[in-house]
Amino acid sequence: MTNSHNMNKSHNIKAERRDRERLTRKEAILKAARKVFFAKGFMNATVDEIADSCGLAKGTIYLYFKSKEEIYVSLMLKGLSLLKQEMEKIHSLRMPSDRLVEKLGEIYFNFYRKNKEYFRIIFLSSHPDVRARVSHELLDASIGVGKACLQVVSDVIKRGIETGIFRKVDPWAAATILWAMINGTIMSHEQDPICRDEVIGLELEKILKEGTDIIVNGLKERS
Amino acid sequence: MTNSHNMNKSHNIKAERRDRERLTRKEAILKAARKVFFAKGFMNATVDEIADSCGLAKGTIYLYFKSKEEIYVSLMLKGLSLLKQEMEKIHSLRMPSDRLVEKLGEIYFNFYRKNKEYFRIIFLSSHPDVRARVSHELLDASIGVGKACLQVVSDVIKRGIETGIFRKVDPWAAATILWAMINGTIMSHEQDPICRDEVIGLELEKILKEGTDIIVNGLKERS
Amino acid sequence: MTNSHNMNKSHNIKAERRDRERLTRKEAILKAARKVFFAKGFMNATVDEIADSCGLAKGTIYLYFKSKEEIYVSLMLKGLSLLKQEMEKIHSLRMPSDRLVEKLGEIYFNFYRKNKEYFRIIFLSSHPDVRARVSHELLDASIGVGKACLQVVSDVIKRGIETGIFRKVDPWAAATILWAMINGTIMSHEQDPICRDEVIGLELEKILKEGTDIIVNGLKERS
Amino acid sequence: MTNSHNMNKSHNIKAERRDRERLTRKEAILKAARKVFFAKGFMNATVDEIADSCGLAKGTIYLYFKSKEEIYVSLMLKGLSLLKQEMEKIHSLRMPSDRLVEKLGEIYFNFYRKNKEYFRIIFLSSHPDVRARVSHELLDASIGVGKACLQVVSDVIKRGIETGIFRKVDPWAAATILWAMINGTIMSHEQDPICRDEVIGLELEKILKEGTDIIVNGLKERS
DNA sequence: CATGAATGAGCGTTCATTCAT
DNA sequence: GATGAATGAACGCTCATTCAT
Repeated sequence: MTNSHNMNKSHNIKAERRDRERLTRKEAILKAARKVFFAKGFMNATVDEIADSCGLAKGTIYLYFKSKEEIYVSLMLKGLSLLKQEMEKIHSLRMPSDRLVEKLGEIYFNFYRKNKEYFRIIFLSSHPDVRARVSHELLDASIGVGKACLQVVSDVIKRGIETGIFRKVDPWAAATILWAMINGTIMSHEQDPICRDEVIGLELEKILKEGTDIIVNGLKERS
Repeated sequence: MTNSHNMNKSHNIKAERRDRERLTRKEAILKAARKVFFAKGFMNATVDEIADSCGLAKGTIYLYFKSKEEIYVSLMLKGLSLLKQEMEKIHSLRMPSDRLVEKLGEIYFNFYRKNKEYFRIIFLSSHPDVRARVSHELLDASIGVGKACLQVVSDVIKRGIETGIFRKVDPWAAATILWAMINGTIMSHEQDPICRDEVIGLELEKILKEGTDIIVNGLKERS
Repeated sequence: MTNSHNMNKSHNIKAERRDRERLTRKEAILKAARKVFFAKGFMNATVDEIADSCGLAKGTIYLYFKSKEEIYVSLMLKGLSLLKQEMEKIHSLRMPSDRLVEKLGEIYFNFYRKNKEYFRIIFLSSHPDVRARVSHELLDASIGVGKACLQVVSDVIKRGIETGIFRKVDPWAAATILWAMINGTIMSHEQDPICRDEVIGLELEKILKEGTDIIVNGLKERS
Repeated sequence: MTNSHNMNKSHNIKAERRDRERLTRKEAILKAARKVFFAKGFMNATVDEIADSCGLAKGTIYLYFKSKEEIYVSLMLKGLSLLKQEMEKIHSLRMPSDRLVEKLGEIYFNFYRKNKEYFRIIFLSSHPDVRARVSHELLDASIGVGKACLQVVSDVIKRGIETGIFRKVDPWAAATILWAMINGTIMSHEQDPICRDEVIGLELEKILKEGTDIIVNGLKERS
């Protein structure tokens, strides 16, 4: 065993460790950022607060993220990735497609309930002012994950068409519509949940169930 | 005829005129604000620019609006009121309810096409960061108009249920769902229209038509 | 006399007053800036300190000057303008040209003695890093005044050539050389006055006198 | 032969080698710094860039230099030493003193042409802001080299006085003046070379020649 | 009512320097 | 000796809002 071999080895170990620590640190920052952004909103949150919240100096934050916006979108990316993961579990289920679509709605709702913080972030991070200050890689990544989510929905619908459960609609269009309905419903609920519940007298879950039901029904062939 | 009578009279006239002028001025500011907000977005627009754009001093703006956010939400209110007006035209149409729902979708889409500026405003102004800095009256007013729009949809669906065209669903829930689908679709299109068109290969109008169709279909009784 | 006439009049008065106050305020800022810049140097001075030093808020400073650099160069411009003024007094003197050149040296030295603060500023403000952040107008103005100073020297030398006191040299080149000698001498003295006086055993005034004398002598025709 | 003897010996060898390596490393840093400082200027250059540019870690730089300013002044010292070396070649020339003075001007100009990078550094590093952050030893060293340069000029002039070519002036003062003229001319040319050439219509070399000529002429006895 | 100069807290960001490894 | 992650004070600058005129 030569010296250089030793050094390479130790270098690899070091590099590995460094990378691991870097990732851990990034995670820690994102965790703190999530808390701050949710408590204060994007506009009112400050990088100072995020730094304080994870016990780091402000300058350190900028070693890991280029800007406040980049933190925000990274957070969205993480949230969306989690959602994607949850959604992809659908592939392992053996059910008729109409049940699967309903299941997707349930997955989305459960995810929303457990990760409410992410939602406001997901909605605002598509704002041009935010996107303008984010690197292309990050932007592309976030678009990619968004597409992947829609793909899951689209696949389920496609399968439904193939098995004759659904009419011959464009699966992408139908997926977009279902996705839009769910997003729109949650968003409108986020805007004014008290008012919604008061006026409508229905909670979000029931409305989403109803909405999924209507769309599933609407996708079926009139007999 | 007493002096005070005269004064009262003149006071009334004056007060009326003052109110009228106040309203005109507010309109002028909103017109300028719309231009500036649309060109620059909410975050990058400055009150200075709005003031310049309508030939007033910055301080004067604050005589008519409490804050930048209040201007923004007022603008949304105006947009939403216009939409409400358009939607209420549905009442004068004599068609079966399923056609009416489709018509509502068309009205919405046409309004969107002619008033794209308002939409971005409508979407952002529902963000908590913005709403937090707006007076209750204005907030209530905007919620009121929102409700009125939804009411129109709800009425149409209700009538559809009564005439046996639609299943016995909760009309408010169904209205919310339709509304959410349309809003969500437009919003996702606004976020990344190029990507959407590329990936999905369908333009907004077709998707909205398809979406309305699916929901209308879904509202109907399985036979 | 019409109403509009009155308004025009009052507008003029207002505008005049505003302009006058604006100028006064600018002067006040420059006065404070001079003190701060001299005490701390350009690099270590902060706009905050300048603001404190003249009892204004930091933001106010930026209403009058675009940047720290612009303040600095404005200060230089003022200093150079004062010097120009002093130098132009030479025109009213009736003396032979060789005496006038010596007189110019004296004027420069006296100005330096009374306005030492300006000199460091004049020297550093020609640094590219500083100039890069200054508006073209200001830069042009400062170049213009610099040229005007040199013009005075050049005129005196030209006259000396015409009256046969000096050889037929290029007056601009000679002026540049005289100017460079004086500037270079003062600058080297500024760098390390103690060392200079110790090592050389001569004070600045004597050296400048000697320098002017040598150059005047050198401009004369060998006989 | 004792063990301690061995150790001393090896210690000496080690120490020598260490010193040699230390010097080499310092040189490498200065080489990289020169490139960075010239490309970006003192203010905009960062220690990070210097470190990257010579393949060292930022912290390592601080093992060799106390501060960014110390690097800068070390660089100036190196430049000035080169100039000194060039100037001292004058001693081996057999020419009348007036020719020698002209020769010194030529040497200076040629050095400037080949080492423009150093000049900006030399000029800025004489600024109090920079000098304030530099150790006494380094400052003294730089003053020493500066003095040595001036000594060469002074010697030449002294010899000219002794041989009757020049008048009985103070040789140090005359040297300072010549030096100042050359420095001042180059500096003013560096500041705004385009403007200079346009306005004056003469290039630097001609002006420097003329300047040296005037001063040489001025040092001579009127006959 | 209208003005616009002044405010000043707060912003995102930088980078020379330190220090644990 | 070498590293480079972490620091954190300080930076220049912005702009919604106020208030004396």
